[in-house]
Amino acid sequence: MSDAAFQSEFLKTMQARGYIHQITHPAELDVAARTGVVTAYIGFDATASSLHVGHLIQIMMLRRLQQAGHKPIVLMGGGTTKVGDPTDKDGQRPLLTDAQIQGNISTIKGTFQKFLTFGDGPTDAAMVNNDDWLSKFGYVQFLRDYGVHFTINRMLAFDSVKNRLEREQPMTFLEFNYMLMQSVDFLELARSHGCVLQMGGSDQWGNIVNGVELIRRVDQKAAFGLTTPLLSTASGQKMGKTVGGAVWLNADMRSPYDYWQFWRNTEDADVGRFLRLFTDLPLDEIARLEALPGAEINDAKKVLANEATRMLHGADAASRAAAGAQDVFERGTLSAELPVVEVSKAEFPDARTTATLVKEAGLAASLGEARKLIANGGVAINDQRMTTDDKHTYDQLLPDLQAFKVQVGKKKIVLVKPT
RNA sequence: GGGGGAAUGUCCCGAGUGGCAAAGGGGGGGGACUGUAAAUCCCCUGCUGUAAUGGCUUCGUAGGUUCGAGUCCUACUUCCCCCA
Repeated sequence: MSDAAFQSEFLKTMQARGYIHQITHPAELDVAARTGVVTAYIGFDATASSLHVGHLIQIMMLRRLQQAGHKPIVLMGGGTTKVGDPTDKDGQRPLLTDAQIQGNISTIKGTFQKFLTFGDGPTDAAMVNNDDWLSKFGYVQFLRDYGVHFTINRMLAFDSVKNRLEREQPMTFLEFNYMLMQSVDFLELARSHGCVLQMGGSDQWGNIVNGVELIRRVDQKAAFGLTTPLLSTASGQKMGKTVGGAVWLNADMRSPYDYWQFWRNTEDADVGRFLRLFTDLPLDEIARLEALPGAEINDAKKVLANEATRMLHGADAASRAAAGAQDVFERGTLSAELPVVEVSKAEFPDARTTATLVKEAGLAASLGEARKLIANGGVAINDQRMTTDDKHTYDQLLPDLQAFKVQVGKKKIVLVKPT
C-alpha cells in the first residue's frame, strides 16, 4: 500500500493520520474523492448496548470523511446481528433476540451524534438499518438474486472461513452467510444512496472486497473498500482492554472520569499515533507533543485525554474529569468524580472490615480475593495501607463525605458510603 | 449407517490414566522500580474462612466400581476426523 501521493484531501488526511491499511482501488478512489462527494459507509453490529473504543477508529474515519466534504452513512446491523459475524471467532456466539438487538441499537445510536453531523444536506450523515432490507428477502429469492454471484470455492479461501476450518472449529451455515449479507448491504446502499465506499477494520477486508466485487459485477459500477490497521498498543496488547474490562463509549457504562483515565494511561510509544487517530489536533501540534522528552510526555497524554473525552462527553465532562484526576493523583485529595457506592448499615451495625469494604466497593469479586489483596499490600482505607483485615467503625468515616475511601492498587478508588 | 478421536480449574491454551484443589503457559490482579508509561523483578489467581495438615464445590451430563475417580466401567450429549 505504498500509494504515497494521494491528491484528494480525504485520502491525504487518512494517510497522514494513520487510518489506512489497505485500499481496493487507491488511484480511482483518489480521483473520485477529489472530483466529487464520496458517500461511504461503515457497518456496526448491535452485539452490546454500547460501542467501545475498538469502534472509535471507525467512527473517527466517518468524521474525517465528513470533515473532508463527503457523506458518511452509519449502518446499524440490525439484520446482520441476527446472524453474527464469524470473523475472528472460534465458534458461534449465542444468538441475540430481536428485542435485545433493538435495545442495543437504541442505546448505541447517540454515540454517533457526538462525532457526526446528521441531516438532509448533501454531506450530512445518515443512519440506516440493514434489517430494513435484509429481513424482507425470501429465502429462494435471496439465493437466486445473490447466491449465484458467490462461489463456495472462493468463500472458503477467505480468512474468516479458512481459519475456522484450519482450527477444526465448526462453522454453521448461518454464519457462513454473513459474508453474503454484508455484500448485499453494500450493493443496497450503492443503489439507494449512491454509496461507493465501504470502510472497516482490517479483519473486514474479505467481507468488504466481496461487496466491492458484487457491485462491480452486478451493476458495473465503481465501488471501493478501505480498511484500517488492527489497533494494538505499542507493547502488543489489544487496544481497549483495561482494568475495568471493555472501554465503553456510553457514559452510563463507563464514566467520563474513567474514560479520561483510559487515555491518560496510554503508553508513551502510542501517544502520537493516538493523537492523530483520535483527536482533531493539527498534525504539527501533535508532532510537537509526541516529541516531548521523558516525563514531559505526560503532558501529551493529558492533552490526548482532554481532547478524546471532550469529543465524546463534551467540554464540561472533560474538564471535570481532568480536575478530578488532578485532585486524586497530583494532590492526593478526594474528588467528586470518584465513584460512590452506597451500602446499608443494617447488615453490619457497628463496623465493617477492610475486606468487606473492598468487596462492596466492587474492587474484589469475593472476600477471599479481597483478603489476598490486603495480604499483598494492595489495599488502603482512608489513605492508610491495610496489612490486616481490620475493622472500621462508622466514626472513622471521612467527615466531609461520610464515606470510606477504599483504594485498591494505585488507580482504583471508590467511596463507600454507609447509609 | 460403520470406525476412530476429543471435551480439564466456567477468560483462553494445555499437562494429567487411582491419592488432585489438580503441572505449565497466556491473560488478569497486587507489590517493587518509575512519570497515573513501557521493560524488568517478586507475589497472587475455585469459594469460604478463627490464613487450620479445616469445610465446601470443581475436570461435558447421569449413573456405577472403589476406602478413595479428572483418571476405571455403563449410558447419554456435543464436536472433530475417516469410511459408506
